Amino acid sequence: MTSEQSKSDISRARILDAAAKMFRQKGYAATTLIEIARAAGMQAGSLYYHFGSKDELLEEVLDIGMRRVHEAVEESQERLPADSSHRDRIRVAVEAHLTTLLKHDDYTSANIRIFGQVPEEVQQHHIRQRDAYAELWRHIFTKAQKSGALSSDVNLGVVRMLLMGALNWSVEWYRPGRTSIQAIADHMCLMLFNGIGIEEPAQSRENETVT
Amino acid sequence: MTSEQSKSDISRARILDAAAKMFRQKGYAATTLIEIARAAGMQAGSLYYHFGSKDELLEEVLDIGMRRVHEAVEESQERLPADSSHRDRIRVAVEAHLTTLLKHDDYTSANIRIFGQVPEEVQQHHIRQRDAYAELWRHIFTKAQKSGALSSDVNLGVVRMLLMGALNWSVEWYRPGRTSIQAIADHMCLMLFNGIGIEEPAQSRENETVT
DNA sequence: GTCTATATTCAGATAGAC
DNA sequence: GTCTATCTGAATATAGAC
Repeated sequence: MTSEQSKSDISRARILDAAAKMFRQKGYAATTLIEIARAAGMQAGSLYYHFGSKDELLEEVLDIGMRRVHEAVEESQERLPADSSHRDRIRVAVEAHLTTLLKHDDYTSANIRIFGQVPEEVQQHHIRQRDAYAELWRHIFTKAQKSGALSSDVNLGVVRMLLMGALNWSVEWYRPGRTSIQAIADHMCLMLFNGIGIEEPAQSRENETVT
Repeated sequence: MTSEQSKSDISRARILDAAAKMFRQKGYAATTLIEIARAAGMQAGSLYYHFGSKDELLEEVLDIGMRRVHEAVEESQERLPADSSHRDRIRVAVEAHLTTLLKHDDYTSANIRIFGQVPEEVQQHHIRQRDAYAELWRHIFTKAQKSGALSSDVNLGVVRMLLMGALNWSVEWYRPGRTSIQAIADHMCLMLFNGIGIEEPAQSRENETVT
């Protein structure tokens, strides 16, 4: 077991990269092994030296994607000074999740995008892994609420799902260049902590626009 | 042209209902015409009396889904008293979008779920329709910001996409019975307008939980 | 309008040469 | 390890009977 990459390892990685990219783009069922093989620079039959089936390839892509975002968020917490505020803990978690999703990670974005439409049997195999990731977030939020940094009146489960949705949906619209990932994270945290509403004076003046 | 439903109309509707339901569940490519036909109570070949191709069936499902949510949000605005506050305008729009998505509408949720993975050519045919819906929301938010109901410091485009993401993602996790649709909408509006953060006193007391 | 039967195409998977 | 060749099953789509 050296740290060298065998020829097999390299091909395997190329196949996985190609698969993640295409699964993310077109979904699982619509992606053919022929396309994946071509993108990886080989013939379709050759894939079977590395993977037993299309499903097996899918499962590994899903696994890598979830592992990466889990690790990224976990590390964001560990890197933080022990006396950091709960807001900061949530902030860096949001940044880590979003950055993994949008920056050079076809695996995580493939997972997010296609999981709900993957064969049920495959989903079953990954439920525990997804639960573990949800638990990581639940932990961060619960601590924050218990210590008084988040309102005690809210259903934290709903808040968490709405937050994850806002972040995850970015794979559907984000394109590099326009808005920065940091700006998206900032807006998300602003909404989460402070909201963007302004006290409206008495009764609103219906449709009039005020300059 | 009577208001009667011909036998053809009824079959057509049954096929569309079945297709919307299955596209939503399994995605487009993974759903076969054989399954759709069976769910609609007929043989696969019979579908071609009503639709020219699988793509054509898909396009109609997508179209109906987007039309329904668009109309629902539009009507939510029209039903409102003319002097309603901007917060109320946004609130009912959120409720209308979410209710359409989660309550008995496989068409809208199918659209939301699968659009990004549908053949590119099909996507092209629906871009204008989607833009029109985005424009409806843009209008609501811009009015609110101009009249001072929303902070002028935020990028409204980012806020809108985060909001839509939070709402749309609910199709991935919402199950009837647990949390009510109204509660989800309420949490969303609370986050949007006020946030759920509490001022933390001075420096946070690291990991200690406060009861 | 819907059926049965089938033409056609193509994907996933396997076998054996190199 | 990857190739070529091919088996097998399945899905879209068509044709013609009823």
